[in-house]
Amino acid sequence: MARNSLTPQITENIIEYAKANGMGEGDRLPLQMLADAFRVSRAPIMGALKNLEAQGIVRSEPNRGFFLAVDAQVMDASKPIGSGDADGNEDVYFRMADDRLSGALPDKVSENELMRMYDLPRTRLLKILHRIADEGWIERLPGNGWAFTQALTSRKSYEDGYAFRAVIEQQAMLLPTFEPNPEGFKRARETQSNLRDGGYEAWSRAEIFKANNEFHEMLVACSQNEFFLDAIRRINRLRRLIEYRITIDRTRLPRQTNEHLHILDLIEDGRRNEAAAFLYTHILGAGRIKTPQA
Amino acid sequence: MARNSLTPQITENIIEYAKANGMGEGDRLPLQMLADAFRVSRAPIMGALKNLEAQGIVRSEPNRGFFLAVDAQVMDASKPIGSGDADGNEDVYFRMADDRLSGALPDKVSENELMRMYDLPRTRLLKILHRIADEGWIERLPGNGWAFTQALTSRKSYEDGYAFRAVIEQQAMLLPTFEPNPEGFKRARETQSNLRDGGYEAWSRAEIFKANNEFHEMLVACSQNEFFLDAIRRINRLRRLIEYRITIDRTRLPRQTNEHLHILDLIEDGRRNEAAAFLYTHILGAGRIKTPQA
DNA sequence: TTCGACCTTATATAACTATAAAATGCAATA
DNA sequence: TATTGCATTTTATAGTTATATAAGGTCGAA
Repeated sequence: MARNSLTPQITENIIEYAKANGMGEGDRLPLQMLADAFRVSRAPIMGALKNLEAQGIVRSEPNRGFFLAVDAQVMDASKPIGSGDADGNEDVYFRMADDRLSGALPDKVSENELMRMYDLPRTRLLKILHRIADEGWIERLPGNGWAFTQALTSRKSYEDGYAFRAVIEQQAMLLPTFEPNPEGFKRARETQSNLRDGGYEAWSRAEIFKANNEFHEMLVACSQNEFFLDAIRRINRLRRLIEYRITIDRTRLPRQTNEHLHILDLIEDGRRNEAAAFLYTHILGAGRIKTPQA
Repeated sequence: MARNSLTPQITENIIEYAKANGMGEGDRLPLQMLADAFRVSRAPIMGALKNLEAQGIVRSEPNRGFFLAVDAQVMDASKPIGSGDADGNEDVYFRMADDRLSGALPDKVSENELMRMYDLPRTRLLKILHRIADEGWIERLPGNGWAFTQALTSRKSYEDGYAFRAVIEQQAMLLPTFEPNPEGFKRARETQSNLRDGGYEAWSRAEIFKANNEFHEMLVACSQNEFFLDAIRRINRLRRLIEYRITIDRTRLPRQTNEHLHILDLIEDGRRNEAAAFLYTHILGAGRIKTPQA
């Protein structure tokens, strides 16, 4: 009857925050600071900290506040209790994507049909549908019902998407406002190196995909232009759904990783034009070889 | 308690449809054909036709259906009865945009505050907020409330937007899938010529803006790539809000119109590269000279 | 002076309902 | 045989409410 609590998400966020800032045992965790960082009030922070205290990750002193009970690095990376799904809708969302890609969902559906199919109350269903509409693979019909677009299922959309990405990323790099971000570059180098040194087999498909996306979004972010970044984020959200279903070709990863590192090298050498051109063919190359279903 | 009827919109659509297809007095208007064209069932079509019959635009014969009672060209272009606003929310949406741009709305607001301010039930407000969020100038905060972004109000966003448009449109034209659409070109030529021959003073700001947007979207549509077109549509929706507030400089229109026609000429001469380069500077030029508030 | 503890107020959500409107099957007609 | 006209079924919306949760002020401890 009431909304989903923020507490579980905040709990995770605090752990992330502590890690990202390299905090150690005994470091202080002021409520207001965390509240500002996550753009919420002190109330949900309080709840999360009490949670963490119960897990032994944090300890509190009366009237003095909360302190880390362990070094941030030590903390369990695997998500705590009921998490990974701030919303509770993520699984249905993925099921719908799967059903759509496998052809189980017709081009046109009514809300009530979907409610029955996925056993959801209307409110939740609508939330998901709006998200999907925002991603562009479904649209509201003028009267009743929703129609799936071809964005996910057609070969042409897939190729158009790569053409779009190639252009956006290349051009973002050529913008006069482009400014390499040393911190971002450093982290990207680390990730790509880790991937090269053993990650190929060990990492999960999702992890590899995520690393790849973060690399490209980091590059575009350097353009300092929100519109370019937004466009890339948008298309990457779509890509995720499709690429998950493609058997990953791990033999291509070494080359991809080397190309990523090469791009960073070129930029740091001040050879931006070369980097942009290389990035362009890098993306188109990735799109040309993989083969999506249907 | 029930939804807004489709009938008014369909009524307009039928008029548009008849005009666009050059229909004349006595031409038949089959229900199913119109229903398919507008992606609705026959029910709202029926309602709309009865409406038009009452207005004398259409006549019916029992068991035979509906026929145009006048030539399509003759029909009144000014919107009929209660129209122009399919949703009923358009005016509030614009009021919010104005209030935001004029600084009357703070960076952070709660839904309840907005409900009181604009005297709306929650459902309607949410619809508008989601639309705005989709356009990117507001975002949901994790706890309560919504935060406006800088997308509308900052000078930098404005310039970034022009840079983005220039890149997207230029590159769309250079895509291998780009294929001029003769019909679209013809209509664009007509509109631009009309604008040149007297439209400068006569047309309303909204009409001029619309003609301009349609020109650019038509060009990008020729790329046959949904992602490019989508990106342009997205940013144009935003642009509309800002440019409406800028006093239009009508002395610049002749040059703009000539440049538009010049672009069409270049493409039809097969000089696509030149056209793309020219388009690029055309857009950046437009962005550089106008001065938004704030 | 900073920050947590406590407390009150404000907020948004999820489920429910009544009802207008859209969808659609089918018989009648041209 | 296609298309309307009508009747029936299905659908989505605007509004309402109860309730968990977030927001944020004040006071006192450190």
